[in-house]
Amino acid sequence: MAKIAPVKGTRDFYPDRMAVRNWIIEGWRRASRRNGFVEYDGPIFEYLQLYTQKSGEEIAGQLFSLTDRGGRDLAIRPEITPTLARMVNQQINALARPIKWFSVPRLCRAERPQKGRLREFFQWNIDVIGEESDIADAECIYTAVDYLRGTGLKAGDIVVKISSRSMLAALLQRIGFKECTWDVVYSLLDKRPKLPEETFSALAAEKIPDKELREGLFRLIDNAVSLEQLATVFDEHQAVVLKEFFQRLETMGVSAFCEFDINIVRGLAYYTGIVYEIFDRKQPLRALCGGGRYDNLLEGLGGPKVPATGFGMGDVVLEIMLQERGFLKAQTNPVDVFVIDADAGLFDKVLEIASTLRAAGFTAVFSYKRTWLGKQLKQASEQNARFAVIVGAETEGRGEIILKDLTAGTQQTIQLADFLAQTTRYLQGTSSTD
RNA sequence: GUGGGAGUAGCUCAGUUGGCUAGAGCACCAGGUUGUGGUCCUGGGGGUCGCGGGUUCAAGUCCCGUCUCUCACCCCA
Repeated sequence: MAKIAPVKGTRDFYPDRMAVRNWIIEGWRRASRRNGFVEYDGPIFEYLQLYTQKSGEEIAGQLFSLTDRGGRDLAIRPEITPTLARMVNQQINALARPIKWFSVPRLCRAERPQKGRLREFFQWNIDVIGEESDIADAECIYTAVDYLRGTGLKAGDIVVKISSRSMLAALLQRIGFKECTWDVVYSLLDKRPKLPEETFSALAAEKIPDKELREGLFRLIDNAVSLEQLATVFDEHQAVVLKEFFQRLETMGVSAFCEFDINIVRGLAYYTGIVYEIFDRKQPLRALCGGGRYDNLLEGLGGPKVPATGFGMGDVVLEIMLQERGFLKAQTNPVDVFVIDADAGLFDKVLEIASTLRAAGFTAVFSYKRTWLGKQLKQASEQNARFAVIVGAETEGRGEIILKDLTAGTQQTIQLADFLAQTTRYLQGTSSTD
């Protein structure tokens, strides 16, 4: 029989890697909840049209799509925002605002895998729907930093690069760009940090044939190193608005993580206001997180015009980043007590004790093989058990057991009845897993 | 879709100008050990050398093809 390989771009989560995945996702959930977001989820596949309607037909080539037995064109979700928009649109008049929702969907994209990008991954999404103030944008950025800071990453490790499409649009209009050319400029600027100076100039000349316009754009970029300069040199109101946004981030205590960068525009057409991406300051990895305001998306999917903002953060780049810095703290489910029979005929006692401990919420295990004491203790060590309970002929007659602390190496002989009546006291410091 | 790199044990890899029955470390299993674990010692299982063809007395090694993985480009929700 031929062995079947795992599908390209997928991962097998053996217990140690599953522990990492759970640790990351639990961290996302905790950060979401303490910032006031509630969890939702949707189906893992949708009508193909939900994606093509938003992003155009060419997106279909990057989706895993299928036709079901009823002839319906479906696709495995490559992102959850369309699902979110669909769900919100469906109940828009019944949902109290602001809608602060989060999700950790499993997503699939039929792209070629490379470092930091796979065909199946998890992505933390948080969104605020129904609030047009940039307080909502600030809160999303704060929540992202809140999580990342909690993993141990410092302001010297990561940076949230922030810009504003509404500001950029105002500036482009001011220097003479017609609205229909903005998308071209957006995608051009998006490429600028990734290309060498000369290549970028050549590309710019191709995309913007008008020399005067092009030089105007370069002057703008050169002056865009700081918001102060934009506010003074161009006297742009939107720059002042963005400055106030940064002021808000400072009040929230995350400004050390945040920088203005006019090159951040995001690839997608639907962003309308604040846009941002989070990067590793030291490694040229792809973005760890990207988001922004999308005030027209719900309307574009057949709903009413409702303002919205949010971000997505993938698990793949995040894990690489945390791994490199030694910040991954995941561990498999720890064993509280390993119950051992030191003499023949006492296994029933082991089963009784383990069952009682389990009923009390502790993780209790025992050896499947009736073997000598040393062997069982070795097994207890291998499983990183914190305590061993030893039932032996010597003490069993007096109703006693030996409780051994495997970390300290100490042990005490105690009454079994006492132990079972006061497990929490005897096993203090051990996490109950209920 | 385009280009580079790599495929030898579960993992990381060694394998000389082609030359005996293909190796190491880690991991796994067992023993050392009939009342005390982590260290240590001994032994064991596990390989179609990615696959197919060719050259040769002889191929893990050389040649051709092919598949897979990986890194980068394109794209990036």
